[in-house]
Amino acid sequence: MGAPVSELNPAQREAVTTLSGPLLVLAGAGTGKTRVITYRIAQLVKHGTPPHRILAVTFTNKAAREMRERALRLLGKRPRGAKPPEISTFHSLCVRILRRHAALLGYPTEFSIYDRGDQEMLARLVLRDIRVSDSTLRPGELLGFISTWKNQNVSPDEARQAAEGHRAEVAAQAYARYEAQLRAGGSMDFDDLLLQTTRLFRDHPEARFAEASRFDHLLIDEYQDTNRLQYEIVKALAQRHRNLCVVGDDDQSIYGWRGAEVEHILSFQNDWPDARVVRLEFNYRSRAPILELANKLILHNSARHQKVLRASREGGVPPRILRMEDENMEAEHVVREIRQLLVGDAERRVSPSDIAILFRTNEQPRAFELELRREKIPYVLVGGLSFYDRREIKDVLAYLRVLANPLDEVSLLRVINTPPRGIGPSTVETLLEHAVSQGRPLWTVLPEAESLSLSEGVVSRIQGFQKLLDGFRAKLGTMPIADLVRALLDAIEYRAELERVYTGPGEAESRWLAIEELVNAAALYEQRTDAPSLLGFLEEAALADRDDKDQESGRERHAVTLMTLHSAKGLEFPHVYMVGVEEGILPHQRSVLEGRGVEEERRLCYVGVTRAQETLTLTFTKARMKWGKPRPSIPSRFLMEMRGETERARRAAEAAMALFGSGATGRPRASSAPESEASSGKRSTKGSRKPREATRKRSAS
DNA sequence: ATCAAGCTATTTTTT
DNA sequence: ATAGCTTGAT
Repeated sequence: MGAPVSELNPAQREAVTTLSGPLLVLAGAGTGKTRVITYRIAQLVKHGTPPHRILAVTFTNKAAREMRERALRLLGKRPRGAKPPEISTFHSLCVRILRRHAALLGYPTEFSIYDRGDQEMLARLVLRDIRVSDSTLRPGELLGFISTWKNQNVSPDEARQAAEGHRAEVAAQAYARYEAQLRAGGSMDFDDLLLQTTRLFRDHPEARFAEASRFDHLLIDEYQDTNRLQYEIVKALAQRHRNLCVVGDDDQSIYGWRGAEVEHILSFQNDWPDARVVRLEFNYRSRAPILELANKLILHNSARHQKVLRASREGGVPPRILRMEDENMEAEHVVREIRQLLVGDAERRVSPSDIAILFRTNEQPRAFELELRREKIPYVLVGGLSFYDRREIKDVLAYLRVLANPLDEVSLLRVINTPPRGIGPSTVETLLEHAVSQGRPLWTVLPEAESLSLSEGVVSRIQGFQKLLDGFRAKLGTMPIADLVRALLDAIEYRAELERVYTGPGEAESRWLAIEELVNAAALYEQRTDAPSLLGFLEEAALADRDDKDQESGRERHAVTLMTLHSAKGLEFPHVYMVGVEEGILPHQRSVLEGRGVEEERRLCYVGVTRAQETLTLTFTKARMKWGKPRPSIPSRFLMEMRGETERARRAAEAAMALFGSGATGRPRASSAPESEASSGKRSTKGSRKPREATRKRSAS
């Protein structure tokens, strides 16, 4: 056992052997960050820290999994019964903390976790309740407001007071109801997991103490992406022992829109004045010419820790920048090149898994998927519709969640008439009204259906539904989850329902297969978990990575990877294609219009470039379809910045402003006037606007 | 209750 | 271009 520290370079060694006190590791891209963390864990153990007293926190499950594997490999066999180091994401860490102290916060221990889809459903419900039309505030936008508020620890009341403008006011009002609903349903959304943890720590020192006492060492990966709540949690947990090691790269902070604040890593030394700072600047990943590009690019950002990545791998070919006619040609060309790489000559043959296509928005991969399929090249699209997003899976999970937590109203509403059992929308409406007027959860008013003016048949169906759930709830814990799910599916005749609804060839079959996969997942979960519970399984399902399933089935191993720049963080590939490097896409139009978003976009570009080990190809098009119409595109300013053409970069930015700034700003809300004339005609804004203003004035006076 | 046709708004990134 | 939703007909 033990980590061969001699394999490390001096900076890495310092980071690994500074075992106590606060430590900031500024780890540039490809400098062996994961290695440092895992070696450090091994080193701590070697010097007597019991593994289970070490907590390492990552941002994704994937990172956690990888780190766990690597750490365990380094640690070697551990004595029977000894617990491994705890390596988990912020979110699952918080779930565990909250389950232990839920009562203190007034939540049931079995609180449900709402994922993005559930949140959206709840948002829709709430907006309907306060009778706001979708056009004022769409569910997604409301969730944006709410998430921001939660991340700032702003209560609905405070939000309402601070709200400026109609939309914000409506959002604040909706926020209050959203919170009330969540709370009444004994449920938390993703933000709550963090928020409630900070509240717990703030209001219940004994709980904070208990949690902080579980560990003697705390390591945080990707520290540049911590938001305010995560930051609070880290502080609370590290306060006692002060053995806090944070690792990150301010140049790779790309989650500002989600509340991440680079300031945390930039000002780490203010919080921990005695912190040691170690810089890792030796890049082991990319060939020199690739790194050169990356360095040149990131120099254009202002607020950052000064550092320059130095290549340890000389040689290699300079990255290429290719111009394509349109997005179809772009896809065609890239895929053709990939084909060549795959065929290659015997000794330099490339495996599909060595290749990645990276893009900014989720709409971009379409053309590439088409082309890859045509060429019969295996690929995985990371982050697309996840297994757990599938309708049939959500249905089943909703049933399970209602079983675990009858208060979970979103899930209850989802299953109450799924499959159709004659409890239609109007019935549900009546029930809901009754529940709301009584101020009680929907589930508890079901037995009173009789007292409402509902037909006899409806009442008995409601009772039947309730009995069904009660029956299964009684069975909880008495049989394996997998069996329970099977029995439940039988009871509701779900397979027949699938066959009724999905008539396409093989569609019902494939959906049923997905369900079987879920049952398998349940069985698997029970096998590998010490004390399996329905809650635990649901938790996994809610927090699971989107690509978990691919990983497990090994589909990923021999496939080209397609993913967004965001999900590429932390990964590396011998051959990288970054596509659609254009104004409006890579500095995304929206972040440009918002003004201060460009630096983050640049970091995003930087992340993409630094994924590449051997070759990097950047592409842009001359024109691209938008809203069904072709639109000329402007090559991204980042391309010019990378080549040192600062002046041309500035001109590209200006051209982009001219193109997007005027066209896309105002949203024609109440314009009932025929849009076609104004937009399809020439640009003479004055000409077309004047008459309209004139009419308006006339009608006003 | 169900389905087709037609209308609409949508284009950032996700634990 | 297209998904998702409302509308109107069975």
